[in-house]
Amino acid sequence: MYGPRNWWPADSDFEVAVGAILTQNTNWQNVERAILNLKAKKLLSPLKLHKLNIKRLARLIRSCGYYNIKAKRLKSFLDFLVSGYGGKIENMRTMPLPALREELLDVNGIGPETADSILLYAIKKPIFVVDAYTKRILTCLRLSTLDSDYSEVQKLFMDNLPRRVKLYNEFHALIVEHGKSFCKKNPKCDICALRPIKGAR
DNA sequence: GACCAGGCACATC
DNA sequence: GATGTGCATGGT
Repeated sequence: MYGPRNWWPADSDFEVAVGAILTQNTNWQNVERAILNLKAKKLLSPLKLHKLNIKRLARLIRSCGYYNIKAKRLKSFLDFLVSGYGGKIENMRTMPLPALREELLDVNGIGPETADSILLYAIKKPIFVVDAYTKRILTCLRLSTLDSDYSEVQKLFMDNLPRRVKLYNEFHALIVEHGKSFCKKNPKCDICALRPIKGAR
């Protein structure tokens, strides 16, 4: 119905990681403006962003909301990337998935969804990304409940689908597309009508 | 003017 | 361990 999504919309793996942090609880359009700002100033590189003053970074990403907190989170990630991996996403690929995931989760501002988005879409590791749309759709389909947590939902996918990067990439992208265009405000669905997305855990 | 968007950390009980 | 709250913009 939707066709291949060709995710993640970005020019580089580093841009994927930046986008993953900036899009936390935020409309993608607003994130795009922020990323365009960084590109226009030729600052969208690990070393340049790492050196950038945090106040200036916050101003540049203003459009995506929560800009003070996101500037700080971006900085935490950049510290991690530069000090641990020489500022290169590529250097993370040799790490085993579980250990790398733990490292990412230890970075302030990176939770399960952001970590998994970076792992799948930037580092190309076979991990399933769970987001608010995923939880809502599974709840609609009565495949999970509103109170199921992140790892439970993730396990449901990973125990039932072959662990392939390409498949997980497309699957999650399609869930987001479906969530945006159909599931949202579907008046026939009592789950959607209840708008559980905010409170979903 | 209200509601919403591809979360997360932290405070409090 | 569970629940509540702050963070903030731009579109509908």
